[in-house]
Amino acid sequence: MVTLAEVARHAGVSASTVSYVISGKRAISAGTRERVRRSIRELGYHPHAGARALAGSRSHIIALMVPLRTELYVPVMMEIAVTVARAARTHGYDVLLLTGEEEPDAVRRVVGSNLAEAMIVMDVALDDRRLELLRSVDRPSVLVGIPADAAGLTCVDLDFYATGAVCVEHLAGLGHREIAVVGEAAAVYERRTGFAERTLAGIRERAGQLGVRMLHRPCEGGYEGVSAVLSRILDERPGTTGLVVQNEAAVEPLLAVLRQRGRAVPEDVSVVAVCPEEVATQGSVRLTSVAVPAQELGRQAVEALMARLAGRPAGEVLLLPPSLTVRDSSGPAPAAGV
Amino acid sequence: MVTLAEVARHAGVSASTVSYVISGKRAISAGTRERVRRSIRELGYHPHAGARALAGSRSHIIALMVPLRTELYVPVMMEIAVTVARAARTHGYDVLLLTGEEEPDAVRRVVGSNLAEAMIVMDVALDDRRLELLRSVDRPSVLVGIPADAAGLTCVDLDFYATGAVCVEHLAGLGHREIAVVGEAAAVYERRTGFAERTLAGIRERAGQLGVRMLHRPCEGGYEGVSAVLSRILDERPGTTGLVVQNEAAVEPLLAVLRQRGRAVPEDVSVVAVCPEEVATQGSVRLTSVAVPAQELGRQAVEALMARLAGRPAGEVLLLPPSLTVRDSSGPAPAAGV
DNA sequence: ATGAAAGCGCTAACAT
DNA sequence: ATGTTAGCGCTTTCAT
Repeated sequence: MVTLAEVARHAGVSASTVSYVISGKRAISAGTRERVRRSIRELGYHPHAGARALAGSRSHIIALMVPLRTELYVPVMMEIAVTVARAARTHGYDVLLLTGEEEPDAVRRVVGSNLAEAMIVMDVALDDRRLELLRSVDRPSVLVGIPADAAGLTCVDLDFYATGAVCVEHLAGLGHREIAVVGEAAAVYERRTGFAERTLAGIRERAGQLGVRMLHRPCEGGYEGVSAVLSRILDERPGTTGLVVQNEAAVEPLLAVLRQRGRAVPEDVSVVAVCPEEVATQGSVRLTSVAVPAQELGRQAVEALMARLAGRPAGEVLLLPPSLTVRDSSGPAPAAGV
Repeated sequence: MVTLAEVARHAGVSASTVSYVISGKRAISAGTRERVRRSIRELGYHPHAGARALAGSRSHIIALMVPLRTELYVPVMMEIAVTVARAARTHGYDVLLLTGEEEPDAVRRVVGSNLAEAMIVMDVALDDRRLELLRSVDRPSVLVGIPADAAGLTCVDLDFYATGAVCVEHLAGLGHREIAVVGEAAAVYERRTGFAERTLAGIRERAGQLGVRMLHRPCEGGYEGVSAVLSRILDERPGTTGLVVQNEAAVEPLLAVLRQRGRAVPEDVSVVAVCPEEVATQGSVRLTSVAVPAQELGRQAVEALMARLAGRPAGEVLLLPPSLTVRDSSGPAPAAGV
């Protein structure tokens, strides 16, 4: 293995000089710097990560905690994870993948062992059991998602409250007066996932303000679930002309079931989805939707974490504004009574 | 930070004793061991990862290279990745997440810096440009996927050749004499992805042996693509009664398009899919399918890697046997001429 | 602008 | 069965 000392010898300088050339922490004459850089290149030198972490007490690693229960919004999570890794690299950091289940122990372990300098936590519940620990461990962290009590925590998320509101505004603007929300699976609400509740709150509130009637029903993905939920909705509120869907796994079944029942989209019923762009654009109908900006979330999470590592205090909450794209699934409300 | 030395003092033993209690590399009297363990617990000691790596030249970290182009079979990749992380932990290893794009440099970096002891590479192409590097770097690696030339490499994968054969056998057994393969997107074949080609080869060969006519058409995901491909297939071979689908993103659209054309499944046409269980069971039709065993692949990849780290030589290729589950999408071929 | 040298916390010979 | 000790390769004072 090529060591710093070997590089130093090869370049005819001291070890500390090589170290400083690499870190840039003190002025080095142009000549020396070049000589050292050449030696590094020629010898194919890579600083020993462990030694670096030991001497400098910085591992250049951040931990990424991915959710316990996958299956749901997997593609979004994957995209965030990959983006985080990419973005971290641009700051000289590598990413350690922690899976949900080990949970509190995993945090203690990577922190206690100085393996990770900081961490990004995905899939945060409103009353997440990890919060206390995160607040206590004296290592910067950034949550993707917003818990009920975000005091002392740095968070990044799509503004789901505004997202809900925007969906209602769009439908109301098209003349819809009765809408229904085909929600996430019941389990998602049970574990008090912030984004689901916030979206719903945004919808409910704006609906109230705009005089739009609204009904919410949780919904499992898959055809049977969607079919059942849609039946209930149309039974209770036959006048429903606008649908908001958040559950990715319900989007395609929903369209199929509507088709099957002879309900034309968007002539009879308009659909607005909250989902990744691919789902909105690659389905059987190009959906009017608010995109979940996975990449932007990943990037912002890393930026926020780097700021924390650089000394910026915790507590910031960054909400990305939603952006609704009109496509083919929404249109004017059908004339009443028709 | 709590150090080994502090634990040693607290337990009234020497540093090396503590180290050996932890590593189990030499016999320690039960009494001493217990005392040390208690001290470790009471002080909340965690060995410093960097120091451990430096002194022991083992980082207890493996690298996981995830694919460059995601989007495709994302859920499978995610499941493998998470399983790898989980399985690695049971061996005392953490997982470093490397994204495709940095590629050869990333390998050199984590190897050169002794950050990772070994690596798992996903999404391997038949003529992958990473292979040469992997063979040269003198660090164990395991590929998930099988390149054209696997000499000197350890690989794990579903036996896609057998998978293709099994699909044909199933259809042939039901009396189907003319089948078509709705394949992966053209890009997948262009980059010479092993699993796609192998599946096709398996289908083609067994079809030949069993006297089944077969036609293959690459297919993009989404409705338009599927619709176009299906038209071409039925134009060219109106007698087609069996369909094999490998592209996850084509499965649901395919069923919708068939429905739309009035082709009943499985009465008029049987469908066999190669996809994750969730896709097979949660769609509009419960599909007869060969599951891609993501978790098993992740686990086996880790086991193979641990074996390599323990000294087992490279070169093994582990093919998981396919298992076809009959569900509602396949049935007897319709009587000819009807 | 550069060098010398003292650790960082641990492992693994080498003792006994 | 346990203790002593010499590094592992780097960062960072402290010197000059």
